[in-house]
Amino acid sequence: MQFQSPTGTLDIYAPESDEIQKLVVVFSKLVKYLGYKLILTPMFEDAGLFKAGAGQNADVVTKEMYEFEDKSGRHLALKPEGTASVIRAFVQHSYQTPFKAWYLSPAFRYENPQSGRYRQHHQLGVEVLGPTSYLADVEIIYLLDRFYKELGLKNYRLLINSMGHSEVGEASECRNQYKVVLLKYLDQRAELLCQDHRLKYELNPLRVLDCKKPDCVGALEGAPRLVDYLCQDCMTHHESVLNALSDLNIEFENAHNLVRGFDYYTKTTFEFQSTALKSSQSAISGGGRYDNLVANLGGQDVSGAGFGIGIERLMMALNAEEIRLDKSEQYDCFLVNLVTDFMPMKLIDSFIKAGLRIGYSIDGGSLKSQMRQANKSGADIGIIIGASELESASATLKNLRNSDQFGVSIDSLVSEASKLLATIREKKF
RNA sequence: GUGACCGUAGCUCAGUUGGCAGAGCACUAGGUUGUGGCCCUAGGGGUCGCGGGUUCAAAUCCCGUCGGUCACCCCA
Repeated sequence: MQFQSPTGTLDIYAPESDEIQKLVVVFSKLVKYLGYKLILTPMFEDAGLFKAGAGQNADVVTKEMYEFEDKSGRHLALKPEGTASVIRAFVQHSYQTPFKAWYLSPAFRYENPQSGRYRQHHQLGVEVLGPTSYLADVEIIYLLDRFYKELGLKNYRLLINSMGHSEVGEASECRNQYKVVLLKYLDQRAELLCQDHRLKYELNPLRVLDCKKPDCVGALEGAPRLVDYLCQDCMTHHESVLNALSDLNIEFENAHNLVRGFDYYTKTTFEFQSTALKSSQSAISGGGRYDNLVANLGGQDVSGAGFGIGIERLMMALNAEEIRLDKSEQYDCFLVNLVTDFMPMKLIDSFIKAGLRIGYSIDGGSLKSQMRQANKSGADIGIIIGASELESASATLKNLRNSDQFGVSIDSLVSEASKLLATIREKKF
C-alpha cells in the first residue's frame, strides 16, 4: 500500500529546503539583534482560543479550522495562525513585559489549495507585548523590510492602514463611529454591491472595503475613509508610524481599504505584497497592532503588535525574482574508498573536525562509479584510497577542477586537503 | 463550499480515425590492470492515477472516484 500526502500539503526537500534553512537563519539572526527570543508553542490548542482570538468574523476560524476531539473529549484545533498561541503562553506563564518573541510554526487551514495557498503552510513571525508606543509598530515593519532586503528581494510593496480602536461594547470608539457612517453609506448603495455583499454587508461592513469585485470597488468610490474618522489618539499614532517610515526611507502606500481578516487588529495594520508574483495571492506577510487581544484572552490590559510571514509565499516571491539563497554544493571533498575492509569513519571524523564537508560512497563501488559520484556531488577534491595507498599509509589527493593529483601521507591528509581547497577556491572565485 | 482545466517511466512530454507502451533527460553498468566531467554501447524502470462500463480489442470512448493546477470566498 502506498500513501500520499494529504490534499494541500507539501513535502519540502533540497534544494528548496536548503533555501528555507538559509532564510530561517537570516531571520533568526536579524531578530536576535533586537532581543527577540524564540518561542515554541503547541501545534494544537483549545479550539476556543482561536475563536476568542481571531474572532467570530474570521473565515479562518469559522469555516477553515481543523477541529477535533482528543480521546478524552477535549475540543482542540490545529493552529490556523500564530499569534493566539503566543498570547496564550504569555498570559499563562505571566511573562514579563516588554515581551519579544519570534516563532517558526506551521499553520493549518482547511481550504481548497491553489497557487500560494495550502492546507498546511509555515510562518515566521514575531510578537511584541507591552509597548503601547507607535515605535513597536515601526520596529516590526522595519524588521520585515530589513529582512527582505537582506534576502535580496526587490519587487515588493508595503500597504498600511489604521483600523482605529474598538473596545467591546464601546460605541464611542472611533472604529465603531466609522462603522456607523460606513453602514449608512452602504445602505444607500446596497444594490450596487456585489451579489455576496448585497446580502451580508450589514454583518460586517468593514469587510466590504476588502472586496475586489468590480461592483463593490465601484460602489466604494467616494466612500468615507476610516482614517478620516480616527480619534485624536489613533490619528497621532498613525501619523507617527508613517512619519517614522518616511524617516527610515521605507516606502509605503496608504491603503484605506486594507482590512485584514482577523478581528483583533487595532490601529496599525499592514501587509507586504510581492509585485513579482503573478498569482492572485501576493501577500507575503501581514500584521499589525492588537491592543485588546491580551485582555480578551484573559490577560491584563497589555498592548501588542506582530506579524506573520508566509514562508511558502516568500519562496514563491524569491523564485519569481530568480533569487537563489543557497548555492553551495553538497560537499567540499569526496572520499573514494576502494578497500572494502577499510572503515572510513575515523578519517571522515577528522575532516568534520577540521570543518570540511566530506562525501563518500557508503555502498562502495568501482573506481569509475565512485569517481562519477564524486563529480556529481560538486566536490572540488577527490580523495582516493586504494590498496597501494593503504600499504604506504598515504592517500591520493585529486583536484577535480583540473585533474591534477598527488600523493600525501594519511597524517597530513586533512591539512593538505584544506590547503588544496583554499587554492582552488582562490583561483575559481 | 463552488467552478474550469489536467493525470502516460524519477523529470519534461509524444502516442494518428480505438489495434504490440515510446522519446529526451536522469539513473545503473561497461568502453583492457586504479581515475570523474564530453563521447559511445548496453541495461533497469510504467497495474497508462484508481474503479467500473462500451468493444473482438481501451492510454485513447463513457461514468464514477482520488490527486494536481488555477480561480472564487478568504488568507500567508
